[in-house]
Amino acid sequence: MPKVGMEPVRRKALVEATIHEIGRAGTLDVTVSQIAKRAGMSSALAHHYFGGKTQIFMAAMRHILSQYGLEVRRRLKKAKTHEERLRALVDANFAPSNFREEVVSAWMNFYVLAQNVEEARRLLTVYYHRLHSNLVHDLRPLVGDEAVIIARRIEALIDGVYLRQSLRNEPANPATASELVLGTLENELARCGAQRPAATLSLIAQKERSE
Amino acid sequence: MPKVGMEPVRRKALVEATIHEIGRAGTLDVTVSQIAKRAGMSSALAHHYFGGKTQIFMAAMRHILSQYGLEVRRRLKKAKTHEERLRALVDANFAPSNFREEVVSAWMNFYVLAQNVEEARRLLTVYYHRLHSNLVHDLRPLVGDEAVIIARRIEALIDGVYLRQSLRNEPANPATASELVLGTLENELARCGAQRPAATLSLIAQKERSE
DNA sequence: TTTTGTTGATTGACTAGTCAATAAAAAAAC
DNA sequence: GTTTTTTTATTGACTAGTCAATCAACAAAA
Repeated sequence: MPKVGMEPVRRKALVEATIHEIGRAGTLDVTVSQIAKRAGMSSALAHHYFGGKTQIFMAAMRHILSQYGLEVRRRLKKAKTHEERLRALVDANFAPSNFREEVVSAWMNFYVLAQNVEEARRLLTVYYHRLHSNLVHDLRPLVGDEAVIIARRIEALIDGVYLRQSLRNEPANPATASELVLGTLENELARCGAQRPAATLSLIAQKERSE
Repeated sequence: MPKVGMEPVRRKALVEATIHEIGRAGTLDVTVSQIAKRAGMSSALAHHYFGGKTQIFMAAMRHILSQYGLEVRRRLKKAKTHEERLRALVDANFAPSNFREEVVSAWMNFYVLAQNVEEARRLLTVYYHRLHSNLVHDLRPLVGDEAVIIARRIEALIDGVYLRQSLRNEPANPATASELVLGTLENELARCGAQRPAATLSLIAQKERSE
C-alpha cells in the first residue's frame, strides 16, 4: 500500500534505527537487515534510499552531530556571562538527548569509525574545532593565554566521561557527569582567574532541571 | 620443517600481529587470515593454537593490559613520595610501550569490544579498579575525602587523551599528553591540599627521559 | 504511462572454523 | 642402535554460513 512522500519518513526512521541498533549491539557490526527491520521495512528499501551501508552510517552520524549542535545553540542562547556560556557548552554534552545509554554507545562506535572512514573523521573534526573555539572564546577573557590548554583538558575530559559511560551497564546520569567536568573547570578558573572567584564558583552551585 | 617448541613463539607472534593489525586497520574487522599472515603462518595454525578469533582477541587484550601493568609497577618502584607515585601512575599510561599510534588504536577498539564481550569488560574493570585504588591511595593523604572525585577526573581524563590521540594522524607525543593530565592533577592538588604547595608543584617540573 | 514505493529472491564475495594429509622431532619398543 | 609409535607442527582445500548489494516484479498514485 504505497503512499507517496515516504522518503523523508523512511530516511528518518532508518537513521534512528541505525543509532539505536548500533547502540544496542555495541558495535558497528550490525547488518542492514537488522536496521531495516527495526525501522519497519525491507533491507532492499534501505539500500534504495541510502545507496549503501556506509552512507546509512554517515547519515546517522551526521544526525547525532546535528542533534548535538542544536543542543549547544539552544543552551548558548540562554547564557549571558562567560561563565554561563562555559556551563552551557559543557552541559550540552550531557543533555538527555545525547547522553543516553544507546546514544553514548553509538558515539563510541562512531569514534572508531572515524579512524577508518575519512568522511567520518572530517565530521568529527568539525565538531572538535567548534567546541574548541567556543571554549577558548569564553575562557580567554577569564584566564588569558591559559585558555587553550584548559580547553584541551575540558575536551579530553568530556570524551573520557563518554567513554567511561559506554562501559557501564547503569543508565547515564547527566548531573554526575556534568559535575565532574564542571568541577575541574572550576578548579582551573579558580587558579588562573583568581581575580574573579565569586563568579566562577557559581558554576556548579545552580540547580539544573534541563528536562 | 617443523621444529619443536614453537607454541610460545607462535602465540606471541599472533598476539603482537593482532594488536598491530587491529591498530593498522583501525577496527576489529580484521580477518584471522590477515593476522596469521602478518605473524607469518597459515590461518589454520592460528586456529590450532587459539581455538577461535575471540580467543585471539582476548589474548591480545590481556597482553596489552599486562604490558601496562608492568609499566605501572616498574615506575611505582622508583617512586618514593605520594607525589612521585601519582606522577608514576599517570606517566605509565603514556609510556612509549603503550602510547603508540597502533597500540592506542587497538586500545580504543578493545574498549568497544568490552561493550559486547563479557570477558573483555571484566578485564577492563580489573584495570580500572586497580588504577582507581592506586590513585586514591596516594591522593587521600594529600587531599583527604576529595581523593575519590579527583581520581575519577584523572581517570576520565586519561581515557579522553587516548581517545583524542586515536583520531590524530600524527604520532603520539607522550610528554604533551602526560603534561595535560599532570597539569590538571596539579591544579586539583593546589586547591585541596594547599597546605603543601611546594611538593605538588614539582609534578611537571622534572624532566623525563623514560626511554 | 510515468513516477514513487516496496519487497522476495538471488547473486557474488568473503570468512570462521574444520579436516585430512604431510613432515619432522621425540619417545618407546625391540 | 635401529625400528616403530606417538606427539607436535603445519598447511591447502573445503564447508557452511553470512551479508551487502542488485534485480525483477508488483502496486498505487500522479
